Amino acid sequence: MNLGRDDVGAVLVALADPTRRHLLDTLAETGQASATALADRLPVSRQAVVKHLNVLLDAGLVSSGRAGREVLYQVRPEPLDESARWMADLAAAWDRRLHAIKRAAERRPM
Amino acid sequence: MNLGRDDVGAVLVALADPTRRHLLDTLAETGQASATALADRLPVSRQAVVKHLNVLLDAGLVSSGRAGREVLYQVRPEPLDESARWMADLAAAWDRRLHAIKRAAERRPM
DNA sequence: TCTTTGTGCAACCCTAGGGTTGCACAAACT
DNA sequence: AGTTTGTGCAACCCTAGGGTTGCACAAAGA
Repeated sequence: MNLGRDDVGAVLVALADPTRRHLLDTLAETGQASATALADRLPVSRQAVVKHLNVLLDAGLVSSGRAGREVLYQVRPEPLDESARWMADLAAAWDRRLHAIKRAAERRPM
Repeated sequence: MNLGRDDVGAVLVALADPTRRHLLDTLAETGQASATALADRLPVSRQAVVKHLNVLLDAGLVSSGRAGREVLYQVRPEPLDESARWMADLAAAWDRRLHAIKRAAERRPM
């Protein structure tokens, strides 16, 4: 069931792959699905799906739980808006920096 | 001077690499720097830095401009909070989906 | 002019990782 | 019992891409 493995880096790596994003989309719309079920809806093999799910698992973007003989996966939003915050903060920091530089340049115009 | 190449995918790929994030950090704090200058402050060769800068360029995360014989790079926040918004929206969508499913399950308890 | 110093281009090395197939095992179903 | 169906494990292929070195060329500086 592994709980939130934070770390923005892992999330970025996980989301960088298009197949993985596609996988997340279909998983989000089905709400709950096994690896084989997901493989049916994607243009890749089950094993490929499993590998991707593992990457997503330790980025905390999905959680897994057993139901009988099958393993069901589910999407987890938390690390996503944690990363969103991280990005927004970074963007803000860059903004401040750039404005500071611009002001300095205007004060001493070459 | 290439302007905003939006596309979230490119941004994610660009940010997925740790060296690239490090590069962006140092570039943000120096405000303005050439590839060689950046290479001095990183544990990699200039050519490696150049390659990374190109990736960042077509993600729109940096802009470049010539000053005499050297090319100066600069950080660009826009695509960053565009991506931040994208992530936040996605997280919100997932949230809605999960709650909808939960409600449905409570209405019809197995 | 000669010498530095920053770019650009190209070839190359090597691992990470996205993809596959095959098989063994366990849980359901008949 | 025997048969299906979903997982797990392992070996394997192959390209993308992160890293390097070497060299040619142009722009500053001496």
